[in-house]
Amino acid sequence: MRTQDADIFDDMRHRLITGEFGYGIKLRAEKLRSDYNCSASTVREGLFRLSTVGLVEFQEQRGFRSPEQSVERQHDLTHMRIMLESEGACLSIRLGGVEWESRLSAAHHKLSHIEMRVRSSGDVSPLLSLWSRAEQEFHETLIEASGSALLIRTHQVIYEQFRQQLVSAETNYGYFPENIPEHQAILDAALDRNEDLVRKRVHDHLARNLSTPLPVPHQAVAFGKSSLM
Amino acid sequence: MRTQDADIFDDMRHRLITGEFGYGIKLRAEKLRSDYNCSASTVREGLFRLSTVGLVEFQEQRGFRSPEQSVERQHDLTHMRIMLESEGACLSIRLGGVEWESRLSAAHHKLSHIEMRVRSSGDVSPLLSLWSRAEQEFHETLIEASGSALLIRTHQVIYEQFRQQLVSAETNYGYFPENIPEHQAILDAALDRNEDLVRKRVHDHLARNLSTPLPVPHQAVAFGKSSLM
DNA sequence: TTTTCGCATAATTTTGATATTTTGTTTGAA
DNA sequence: TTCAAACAAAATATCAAAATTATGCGAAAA
Repeated sequence: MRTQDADIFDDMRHRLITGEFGYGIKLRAEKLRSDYNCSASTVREGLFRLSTVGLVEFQEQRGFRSPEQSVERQHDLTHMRIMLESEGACLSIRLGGVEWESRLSAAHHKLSHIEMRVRSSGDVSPLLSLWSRAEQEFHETLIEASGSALLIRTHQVIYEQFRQQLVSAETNYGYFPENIPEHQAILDAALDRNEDLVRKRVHDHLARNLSTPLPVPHQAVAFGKSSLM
Repeated sequence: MRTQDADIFDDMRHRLITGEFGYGIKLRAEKLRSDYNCSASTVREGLFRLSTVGLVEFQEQRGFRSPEQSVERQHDLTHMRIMLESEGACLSIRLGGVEWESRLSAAHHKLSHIEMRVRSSGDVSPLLSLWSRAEQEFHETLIEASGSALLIRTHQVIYEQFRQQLVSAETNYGYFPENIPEHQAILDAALDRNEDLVRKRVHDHLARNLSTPLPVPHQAVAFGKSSLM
């Protein structure tokens, strides 16, 4: 049987990635206790494990909080993704066989299908969790054959923090219509085993997140100073 | 005042990096309890935090253990270092000002001084902790001005795991005489602001760890099967 | 008015005990 | 002898409460 702590970890991760808690919010073990019907120490352990992957921040004697939303952080996460995915994709091209190619094709096909549906409806939200999973799977498959467990693990951690940063209606949950041709372009370059081109296309695909500044949170622009200051 | 847990974290990290526990060894909270004169849960928390940075491995309901020593892991860690340090150094060259150059010079000077002393005595061990710290500081300063907190943090985590892997007399604790000209070459290229050359020299410096296989542990080759099997 | 100090309150850290799960050993049947 | 089930021992996971530490508020001093 699974440990309770693992379930708490998974559920809270989901809540964090979907932005349920908001940004820079204190996460009190005592408060969350009732959600899971367990003791505060068990929640605390789960929070520790989440801080492992950067989804919550831990400060000594000041407890846990969800990370702040900031342009700097978003850019930093984007740079890391560009580096990890470029490098990983090139290694996959060198080391991956035909099975990798077919897994990548499959992942792209699934993603592409969902993105077509989104395009015709013009709204991501109803398909958000499906699209999210498919996007993550495509990008993870891209670096899957790199042969580096550390690179894969590091990417996973960075990807989830990235996702956590831009989950909000203002950013359209990270979805852009331009994704469709861009994902296709990455796939083509990878199947062509053209390393330089893959690097460039991965960069171009992610670079959008370097130019678009985040929207200012609502409460801060409403009427002068925020009451939270 | 600091929390007890933070002290335990620091002390155990030191013991892990210096290889005091050995490789693939179970770390029982109950056993370590007496070392720190606290409760088992406090040790457990410290172990959780160490698993955060990859210095101990955690398996559900099977507790904690120090990582195994393996060629694959060593190579993987080396690849990560090459990627992170190359990228970080290039960004530092682009973004770092004259203060960065001087900090890098200073770090190299300190390191160089220690390495000279090691060369004349022919033995690292008496200066090991000094050399260790200086080497780490030089490599960290190299990427310090990259402007990416995540890159710096990730590098620190990888560097410590790397160090943990090769702490043993057989590998001479990661010390090689060739380090002296190599560190100098990296410094020169960085001060010349020659990105391609820095990339190449960082790579050459670390690539040694890709060709040298680890020594087979003693007990396993002594007389047939190990009694631990 | 502004700053500093002390106090009450709230939150975090630590503990030791209990419940649950894994691991090792023995026993009994094939 | 070999295998598997049952038992015993050890380790991990969870809990609730005590001890420690931070935080916010009001009063006194500057």
